[in-house]
This record gives sequence, C-alpha cells and structure tokens, in this order.
Amino acid sequence: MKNKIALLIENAVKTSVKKGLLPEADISRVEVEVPANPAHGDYATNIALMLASSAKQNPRKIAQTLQANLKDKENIIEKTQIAGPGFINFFIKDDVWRKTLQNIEEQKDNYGRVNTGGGKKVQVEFVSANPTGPLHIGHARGAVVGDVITNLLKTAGYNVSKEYYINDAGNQMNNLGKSVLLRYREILGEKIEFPENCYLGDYIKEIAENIIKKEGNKYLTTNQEETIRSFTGIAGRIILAEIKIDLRDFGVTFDEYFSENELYKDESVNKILEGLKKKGFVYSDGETLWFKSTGFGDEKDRVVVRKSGEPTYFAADIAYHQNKFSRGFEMLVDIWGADHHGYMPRLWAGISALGHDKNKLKIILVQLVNLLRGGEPVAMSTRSGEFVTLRKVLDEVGKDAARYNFLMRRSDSHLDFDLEVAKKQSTENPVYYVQYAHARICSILKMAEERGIALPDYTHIKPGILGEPEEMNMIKMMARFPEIIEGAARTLEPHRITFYLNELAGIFHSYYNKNKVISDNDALTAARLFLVKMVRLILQNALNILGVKAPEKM
RNA sequence: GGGCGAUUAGCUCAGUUGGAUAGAGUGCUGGCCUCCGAAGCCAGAUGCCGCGAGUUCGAAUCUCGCAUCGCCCA
Repeated sequence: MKNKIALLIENAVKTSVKKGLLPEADISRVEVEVPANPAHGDYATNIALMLASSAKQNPRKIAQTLQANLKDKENIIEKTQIAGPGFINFFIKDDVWRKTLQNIEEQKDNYGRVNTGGGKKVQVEFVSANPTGPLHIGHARGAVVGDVITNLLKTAGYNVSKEYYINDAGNQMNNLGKSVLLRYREILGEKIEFPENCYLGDYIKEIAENIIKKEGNKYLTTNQEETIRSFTGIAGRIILAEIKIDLRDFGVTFDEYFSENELYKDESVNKILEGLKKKGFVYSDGETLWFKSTGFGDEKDRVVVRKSGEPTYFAADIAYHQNKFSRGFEMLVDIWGADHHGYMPRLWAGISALGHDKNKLKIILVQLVNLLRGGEPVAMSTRSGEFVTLRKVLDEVGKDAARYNFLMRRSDSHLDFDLEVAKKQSTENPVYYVQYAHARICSILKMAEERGIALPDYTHIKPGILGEPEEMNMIKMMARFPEIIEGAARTLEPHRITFYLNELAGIFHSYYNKNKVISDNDALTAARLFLVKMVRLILQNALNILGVKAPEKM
C-alpha cells in the first residue's frame, strides 16, 4: 500500500515537471509515512516541503500542484488534503483496505514476505563462542538476535546461511587443555595449585573423569605439551557438542560450523598475509608484522604476526572474512558482543584492503544482559565457573519466554533480564500477551465449529459489513505487516517485530472485549470469524519469525 | 589521556532515519466476568526528550561544546 502511494506521488511529480509546473526535481527519496495522528489520514508525504527550496516555491503551492496532477488509476483514494506547512495526506477507501484481507488469505503462511532481498546471498555469523565452556546467558541473546535476523532476511527474500565460527585456536583453547590436565592430575591424587587463567567449572572435572575412565592414568607420564594438545582437542569436541545441544533446544541451529584451525591448516592465513604484503599493506618493524589499517580509517596500525611468529586472532579473522567472500556471499552480517566495538574499524580496514566494499559487512553489536532475580543482580564470572548458563535459563523460564524477552529491546541497548519475571505466567511477562491473543482466537474458532458454523473464506463474506472503527484499525494494522518486515530486515532490527506483535495483539484484545465475534447475525459472524482468523494467521507468521510458539491453548 | 556509545514518564524502554498534539509496558487510582478464554478490557495522573548554543519552514532525531554513566584502547 505504501509503495502504491509512493508511486502515485512519483508520477504526480513527473507529470507536473512535464507540464512545466515544477522544475526538474530529485525525487529519489520520496518519503511516505504513516502519520501518528489518524486525523492526518492513512499515509502522508512531506515531498512538497522537501521540494520547496529547490523549486523556489511555497510548499503549499507545490502540494496543490501535485494534488491536481495525482492520477489515481486504481481508484484507491477516498480523498487527499493539504495540511500544515504542506503535507499531503492520503485517505484510502475503506473498501480498498478490506480488500487486503483477501490478499492475506491468498498468501497464507507467505503473508509478510517481501522481495527486497532479490535472492541475494547473505551470511549471518553469530554466537561463535570458543568451546571452552558452556554457553551462558550473554551468548543467548546474541544467539536469538542472529537467529531472528536470519529469519527476517529470509522472509525479505534473501538467501541466507547461518554460520558459527569456532575459535578453536590460540591461548584460550590451550588453557582449556591445561585445565583438563590439571584436574586430571588432581583427581589422580596430586595436589594442584590452579593458575589464574585456568577454567574451574565442574564440566572440566567431568571431562577429566571421563578420560580416566577410558584411558586410566597413562597421561601422568606422557609428554606434557602433547598431552595438553590432545586434551584440548578432546575437551573442545565435547564442549562444542554440548553447545550444539543447548542451542538446538533454544531453537537455534546453524548451516555451517567453521573452524579457525582450518585457516591455519590450509595456509589461508599465510596466503592472506602474503597478498597484503605484496600490496604494501603489511610491513615489518623487524620483530612484528603490522597491518596498515590506518590507511583505511582505523586509528592505529594492528599487529598481524607477533614477535613469537604466531599470527594474531585478527590475522585469522581477515582470512576468515576473505573466505566468506570467496564463497560468494554478497553481504555479511557479523553479530558481536558490544565489548568488541573497538574491533570494528580494523576488520573493515582488513576487508577494504582485500578490495571489498566495507559496506558489505554489517556488524550488529549486542549489548550485555543484566541478569536479575527478583530485582537483585546475579553475580557472574566465567572463569571461576559461577555463571548462569543458557541451559539453566532454558530449564527455568523456557524457550519461548527467553527468546521473546531477548527481542524486546534494540540489540545495542542494555537488557534487564529478570528470571523471576520471565518465568511468571502473568501480565508482567509480555510473551503471554501475544500468545494469549492467539490462543483466544483459536478458542473462538473452535467455539464456532462446535456450534456448527462454517469458517468462511473471503469469497463467502460481505467485507463491507466490517465497519467498526476497531475493525478498520485492525485491518490497517494487518496490511502494514509486510512493511514492518521490510523495515526490520533493512535495518536488521528484530525488535520491530516484537513491537508490532504487541500492538496487533493489543488491538485485537481491545476489539474482542468490545465486540462479539459470534452473534445472531450470520453475515456479521462470518465476516468477523474471517477477520480474526486472518489476525491469527499474522500472529502465527510473526511468531514464527521470532521462533516462538503460537499455542492453541495455554 | 584517546576513541565509541548512551542520557526520553517513578522504573524498564520504543520513537518508522528531519515532520503535525512525544508513545508503550510496568507501577499507582478507580471501574468491567449471567456474555466467544479476566494471562484480558476501559478510564485517570505524570515529561526542561541530560544542559547550552547552532543549522531551517520545522529538531527527541543533524552539528559543535559541556556534564554524567558504560565499554574499548594504552
């Protein structure tokens, strides 16, 4: 609908220009918006105000010119008016709005899909936690945001692949192997002082016990470095497997798992560094190798190979992103913890140096979760092993409530997550508000069925009978759904869906309390049954994008 | 010390990329089940949009200072 209005305006401008009423104008950015105040119509445009300065005309006069040259071929406009300093307000005919219901019915599960993506290949990389321990609540938010952004992009017509980058190289992993070895020796009777950088969680003990069960105490005497390497491998595999299970139960799955180690094994990192060196973007100061990121807007140059000869995490990351591009992805989305924001310019610099447009890499920052229990902060520390795991959250509050709560804020905004509130089955917990609307509609439809009333399709109702202001309101809201998807996908902002859902559910609840769906009036009953059935469809489609269940009963 | 981000109702936060009278949830007060699900609905109060300037027809939104908080870096 919005697009139709935009097209009308565009044509009006063109005709006016052709007639010489307006000078040549740049209309690349025709803005059509839904006014906050319904008295200002269904849609409004500020184009006359935008053109005023370049056309050197009074905006109201421009608006009049455009209004006079508006050709409403499809006959969808009830009226237009010029208001305020020069807005043009559009009022759409009620019948046209009602007709959108048919469109919803026809598209069914596909209603809401748009094709702004045009099949473009996109990769979304998220979670990417190194397998040194179970996922905790901080990872959970990033996991949901990544998962839902993927769903959004798919719904908007992109061809999307989800990927988990396993940081299985480097010191952290080495510490993991060391931690297992120390536990191993402790269990076998040695007295151990655990160094600061070791992982102390119980899961380490379990892994050590497992090794003892299978292979006994033979590792007490083997070469220590080799043993650590071997234990790192074993522990990494076990932990990664558990991470996958936790994610699966959280409704998050991946198309690919990409191992950082592979980038070293197949020499990708070295090749990338060689390439950059040839282009003159990498230089040596005698001890370390530096990448000239300042040439691409970073505030200082960055180390890519340390004195020890060991490439940095950053070097691997450049190679990894080159690998992504090589696989044919036209757009990359990285989802990071907000504490990594300082890392953004250097990665952009890295891909720019490789000759890629830095705008092809979108980085979404996910802020920390402030975990509370009954209003009191819950203390967490990964290393000491005191943290609230994703598993615990899942067991305690459930998948739906957890996912929904993580999607109620912009991702770059801090989020208070209160375990007590999230598991409450009450009004304080917003997920139920939406699910309740869905269950309620299911209940109405079931009731109708029990009374022998057939659920009609669009061709069997008289849409004109739907004339209550709440009904028109609801229909307009329903018609906006594809626009919401389009906006949320364009900005990569999943919270827009949650806000939309809350609003739609609210309009429905309000309508329900004021009007009977099933009544003595057969025609009215049929039309309203159809209407709420379409609301239910949208609730389902939207909840589906969020990965939250739409229950028939609750 | 340098950089990034934030600051909107008592609290937690939206605000459609510069539009018309700034919104929601929660909390508070009062009302609504003989009636399709009260996990719901209706009504009511609350704002120096951190402060100060600037840009223009128009600023919560853009620019520059200042303050406070958070994060990153040395």
